[in-house]
Amino acid sequence: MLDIKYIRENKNDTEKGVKAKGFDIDVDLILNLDEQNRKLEKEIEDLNAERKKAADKKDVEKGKEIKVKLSELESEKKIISEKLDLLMRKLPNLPLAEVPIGKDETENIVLREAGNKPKFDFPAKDYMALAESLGWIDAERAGKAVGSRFGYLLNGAVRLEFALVRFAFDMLEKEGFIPIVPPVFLKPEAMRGMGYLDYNEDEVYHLEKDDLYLIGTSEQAIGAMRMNEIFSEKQLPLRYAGFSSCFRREAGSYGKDTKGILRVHQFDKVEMFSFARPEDAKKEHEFLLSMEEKLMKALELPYRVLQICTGDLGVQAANKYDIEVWLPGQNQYRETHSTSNDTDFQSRRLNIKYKNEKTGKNMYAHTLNGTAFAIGRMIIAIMENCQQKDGTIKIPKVLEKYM
RNA sequence: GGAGGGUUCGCAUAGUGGUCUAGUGCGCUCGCUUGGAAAGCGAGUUUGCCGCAAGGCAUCACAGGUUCGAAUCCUGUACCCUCCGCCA
Repeated sequence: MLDIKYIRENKNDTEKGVKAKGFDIDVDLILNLDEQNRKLEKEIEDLNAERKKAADKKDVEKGKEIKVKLSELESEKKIISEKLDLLMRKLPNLPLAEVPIGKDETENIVLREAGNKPKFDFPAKDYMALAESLGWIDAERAGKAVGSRFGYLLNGAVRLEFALVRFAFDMLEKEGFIPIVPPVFLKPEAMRGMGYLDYNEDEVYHLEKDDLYLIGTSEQAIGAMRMNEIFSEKQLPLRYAGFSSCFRREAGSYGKDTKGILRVHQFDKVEMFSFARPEDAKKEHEFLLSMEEKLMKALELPYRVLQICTGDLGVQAANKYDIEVWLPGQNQYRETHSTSNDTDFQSRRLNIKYKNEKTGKNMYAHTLNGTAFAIGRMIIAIMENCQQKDGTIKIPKVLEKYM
């Protein structure tokens, strides 16, 4: 949610930002509805004051008269404010000024490459070929039991998963992240508050009988955990490291990455999430990115960092960086990490504030998130980068003690 | 799944139609007092919106309804607790 006051005072910047993100929303209509809404609000407020006075004086006749007028105005206001609310909920977060303008993912910018791409004295295999001979992944039987875009992890892949999780938690706890395993279900208002329901709703699994949603990332459950709360300033930044299964319908990706476990409906992920003061949000975003790079460097995996352009930011993010790992078996980079600065977009919807000590006022906290490890893709990355001539995998040193 | 009880300003509570602009205790903040502290005394202490301000409006879980007037009465929903059933 954006601040309606900001929109009123910065109409041009709002329209520019919305357009840069590739959204088409009528800002004039929003301002028009807002004006009508405020006018009605004032009239209702004044009438309420009169009504109170009449009630104190036991003026039944006048009270009745006001009541009729009030109910008319109130039903009028209800229609207007519902329309306004609907439009406000469709507005995406605005990009930060420093984010490069671009229409889609083809215009993202490579900030740097890091690590050394492995050189093999044998033809590199892709992870599916390796997994088949090792017995690590069974996507075929998954098709039988659940359908496409699922996979069974077996044997070494399972040991690798738990090693990655434990390594990530050990490192993040040292940095002050609170470890957390959240519920994977969320109520509609929580999912809506995190900004995942008013846009591409089809991406989210919904359990109709219980009216609950399955999370696509623990970010959603961690943010919603603190809805309607007020932090004290010294609690911030408040950092969580969450582990959960993640569920995605992959509604818009028919035919894309259909083989293997690169793009599946269910995967496990360790996720970082921060609540921060507005003035610290950019710094916090860089910190989350540095954590991601630290994790990748520890595993000695080759990767590159992308600055995401405005058109690829998505709904919530004001700025975003992705990390793509090099996959020698496929001779290409693939996304493994993403970190977003969502500013006050989610906290406005979820009513998450902190008490500013200087002013004594309650201000919206800023929220940020970033991937620590998306396990499935990390398994793929390790398999392809650490493969040996005999088809076995040489586990990264830092993981040895966990396996 | 069944039966019952509950949700009030940080916490604990009072409040069964107008005197509630919600009382009291605890906690917290400030002041007086003191060499300093405690105690005592006094003042303050929900949140949000509108307004330069004075002030106004809303807010007693949430949403409706009854009434000139609702924390209070009615309906629905959510959540919590107790008991029964089921259960890793």
